[in-house]
Amino acid sequence: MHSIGDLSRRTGVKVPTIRYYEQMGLLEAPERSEGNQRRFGKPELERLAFIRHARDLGLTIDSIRQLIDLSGHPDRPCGDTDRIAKEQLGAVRERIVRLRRLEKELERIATCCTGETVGDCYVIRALSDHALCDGDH
Amino acid sequence: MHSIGDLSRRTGVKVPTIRYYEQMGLLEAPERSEGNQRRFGKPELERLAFIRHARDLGLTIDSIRQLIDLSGHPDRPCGDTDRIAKEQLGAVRERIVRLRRLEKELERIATCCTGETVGDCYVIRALSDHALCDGDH
DNA sequence: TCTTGAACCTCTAGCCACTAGAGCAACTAG
DNA sequence: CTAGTTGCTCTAGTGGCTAGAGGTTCAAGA
Repeated sequence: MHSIGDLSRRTGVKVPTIRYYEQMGLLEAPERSEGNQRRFGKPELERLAFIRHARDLGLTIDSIRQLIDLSGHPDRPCGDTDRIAKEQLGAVRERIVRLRRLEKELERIATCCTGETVGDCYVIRALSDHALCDGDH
Repeated sequence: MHSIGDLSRRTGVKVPTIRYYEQMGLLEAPERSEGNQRRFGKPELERLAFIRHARDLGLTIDSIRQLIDLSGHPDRPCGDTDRIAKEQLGAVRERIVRLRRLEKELERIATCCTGETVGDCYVIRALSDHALCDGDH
């Protein structure tokens, strides 16, 4: 049996965040000690690790809730889990594409500043005048 | 003189967002019509385009406020604007690196699912068991 | 000139995924 | 037994908007 702090240390999830996940229905309400403190077993530890991992991968609370629901029905076809993972992959790829465009833009802006004072600073000019941009964003 | 809706159409910034920027001090309180409606001139239009552009590049409201303050003092050295742009570039690059790791991870998870049912679904297993991951994240 | 409907106003509350803090109770090491 | 850490609940704040209520003003057509 782990206290909430123990669970926090083992999973790297902060204590208030664990309580938040419980509130959001990702973790079931755990047993309590006589003094009303949460006591977690191994299944809760594993589920929290699952949640942590999924959050690190960028899944929303809602997606995670869906996955948890699905994992409670091991006999169902797993097309839905696949779909959730693929959607997430698509979203991540799109974010990468957009960030790479930003990177190029910022590179140009940040390295081309040869002015001495704000008055002739390329950063300010580039931000003011979209026409100085290469790509579209 | 532009109405707020006009400004919105010209810059692609939504009407409530323009009011929000005013509230946040990025836009100065504009003139008003007799009936208390906002009336913007060309300088406001340009500043809003500046803000829009900077937001698109991922700068925070706070960074933008700093840049606006700086642009009001054209005689100062522009090291600060440079620093803000470079910091932003660094942040973007870091996000890209992290997202690429996620992409690889999700690729593996989403494409390796050969199971038929949730019970033997790789997605669920991979999320449960961090040890199945290649990299560290 | 009048009317109608779109656009505007302010104000408050909600979104996501936490995070911080107040004020109090329970546990644990010495 | 006591001191200090950890736990509890509850409320409110974060960033960058977005939505809605309830009311006012503007502009185009009749």
